[in-house]
Amino acid sequence: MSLTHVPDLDSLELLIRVAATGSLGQAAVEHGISQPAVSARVQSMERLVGFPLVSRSARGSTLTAEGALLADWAREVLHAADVLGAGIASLRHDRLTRLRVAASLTVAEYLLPRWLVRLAASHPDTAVRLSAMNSAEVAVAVLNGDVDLGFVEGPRVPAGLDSQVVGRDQLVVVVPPAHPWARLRRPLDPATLAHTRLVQREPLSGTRTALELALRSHAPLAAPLLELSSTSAVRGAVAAGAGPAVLSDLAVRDDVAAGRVVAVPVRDLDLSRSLRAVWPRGQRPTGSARDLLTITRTTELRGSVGRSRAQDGKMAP
Amino acid sequence: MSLTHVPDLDSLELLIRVAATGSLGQAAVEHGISQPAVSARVQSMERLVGFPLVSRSARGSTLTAEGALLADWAREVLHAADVLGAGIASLRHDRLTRLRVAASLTVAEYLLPRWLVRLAASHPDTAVRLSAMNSAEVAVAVLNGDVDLGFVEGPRVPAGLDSQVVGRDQLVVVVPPAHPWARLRRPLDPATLAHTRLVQREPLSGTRTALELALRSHAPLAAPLLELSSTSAVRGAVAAGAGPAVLSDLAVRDDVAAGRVVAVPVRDLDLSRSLRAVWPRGQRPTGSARDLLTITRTTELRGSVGRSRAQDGKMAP
DNA sequence: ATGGACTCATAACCAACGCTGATGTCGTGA
DNA sequence: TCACGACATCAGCGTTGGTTATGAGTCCAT
Repeated sequence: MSLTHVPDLDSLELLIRVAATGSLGQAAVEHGISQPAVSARVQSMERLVGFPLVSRSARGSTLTAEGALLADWAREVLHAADVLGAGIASLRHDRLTRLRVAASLTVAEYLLPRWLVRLAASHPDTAVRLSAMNSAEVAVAVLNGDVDLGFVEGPRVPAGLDSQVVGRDQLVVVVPPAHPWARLRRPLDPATLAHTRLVQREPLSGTRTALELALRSHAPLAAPLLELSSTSAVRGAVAAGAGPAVLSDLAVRDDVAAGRVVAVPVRDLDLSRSLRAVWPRGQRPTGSARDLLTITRTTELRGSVGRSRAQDGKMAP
Repeated sequence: MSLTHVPDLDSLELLIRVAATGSLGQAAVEHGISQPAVSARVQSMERLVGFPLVSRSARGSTLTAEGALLADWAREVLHAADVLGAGIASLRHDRLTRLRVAASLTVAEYLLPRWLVRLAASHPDTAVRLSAMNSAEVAVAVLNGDVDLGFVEGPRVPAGLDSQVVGRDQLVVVVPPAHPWARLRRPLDPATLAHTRLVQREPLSGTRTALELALRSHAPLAAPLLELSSTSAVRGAVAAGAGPAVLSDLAVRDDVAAGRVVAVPVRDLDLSRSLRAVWPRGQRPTGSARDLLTITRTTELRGSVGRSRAQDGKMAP
């Protein structure tokens, strides 16, 4: 493979323009540069390939026999380059209009929908593909480039990612209206909570691990009363009187308001979690990912909103 | 067609090397540049196309999905560029080993043969194609690019050409040994020559026009005694006793030495002509044309040797 | 845990290239 | 013979892409 002695794409195109117009000056105009620039470029091409390409005269310029031959080969190169250019344009377009998002369950279920509605309103031709998965899987998907933007919950930002806090979630203890805790006059004791059998999600769910983390000083926790595979199932079980559960505030807000379940305050226990948008370290979101990020910032949030290091550092706004 | 957003050939090759080696640093070594240069080039490509191409990690770099796609298209472009490169190399090779020469008859007959022998000795694989034609035709052939080097005779350099004097020819008056002029005690008078019927070449031959130019103050010249189509025919006619002729010194030197004809001095008449190698203005001969030119300089010449403006100016030696 | 080896990114500097705008040279055609 | 058109040259300048030196983060082995 010897790419030495091969002029660059721009010069090849220029040569073909010279062939087509029969004039260096004309070619210069079409190419948007000055006539001396074309003259110099053609000369440097001739120096590069080692033989004259253009036959100049006072009445214009024509390609030499060798120049014409070279131009034929150059047309092939430029054609391939056009295909490449079209491919690049298409990828860029995709990136602008197609948005792949991975989100942890809580975010996917309770926050993303309204953001996506706003995104659809402001950017109607954006095609969104949303995948719900747990936070660790989200991090992997983002790092792999499988998605353009991820949303995770939890106190820590997964390694290799930059992030921005887009909300704060509060775990709340909910009980059936008939449950004794529904009538407590003082906040619940954390130890009591730890030693009570609860309706739970599966072991590795974000909600459950967050609870276990918050109660780690009271370990071991009581075994689950029930173990269900979705948040709604847990909500339903509590409402049906199965027993207490710890769920995201976002998930039970409606149930609490409707009186189907009762929220029980707990003292001395931080059950809040950051919800973060994440993207590969150093690669600021662009296109519709950026649009979505903007929407998460401008949508009214419950709880405090902070900014991660990625936003505090030297990166441009 | 939009070549904007299309990286240059060198960068495309670099990207493919990154894909192959899985490391920016490795690719840098293969490419013969430094690692930071690769890092910067990849970044600028990403800025150009508008999306990330390479996924960097502490354990190396791999192409993103988009990068891999782009690399596939790039391979097509580079393949076409390789074809182009091979074509250029082939044309350059031709130019180095194939030498097309056009020469005026005098040069072709009396000087070029020994130069070509020397050229063949020093560059055995050079294929020479020699065309004999008159000086005006030589100039056209050189300007058209039909030949790599031309040789003309006459006092003036044809327009649009650079030249170098490679010899000097002297026209001499020759007569049969039995002719009265063979025994003159004083140089011949130009007027006498002008008014004597001579054995001549055809009207537009270089030798005849040179003679007519030199004798223009004595016009009109006497009509030809005989009009023959080749120098050798004229030589033969003179030797056979037909009458006087004016021929190139180079052509009759052997005949004079052998006593077949007698050279007659002429007073007050400059019958010398420059013999010049010519090439398109500004395009110094390269390859075997250059080799031949060198040989014409280093071969012992009869008469004085000068250099034209092309050699006196700022052009490199 | 700690140091070394490896990755890539950044900084500071420098040379070369390519463009511009003005001017020069040459051939052509009225 | 003159004026126009096409190309070449020149000087100046900004951008680009290169270099070396250095920093920061990750992985691995001791």
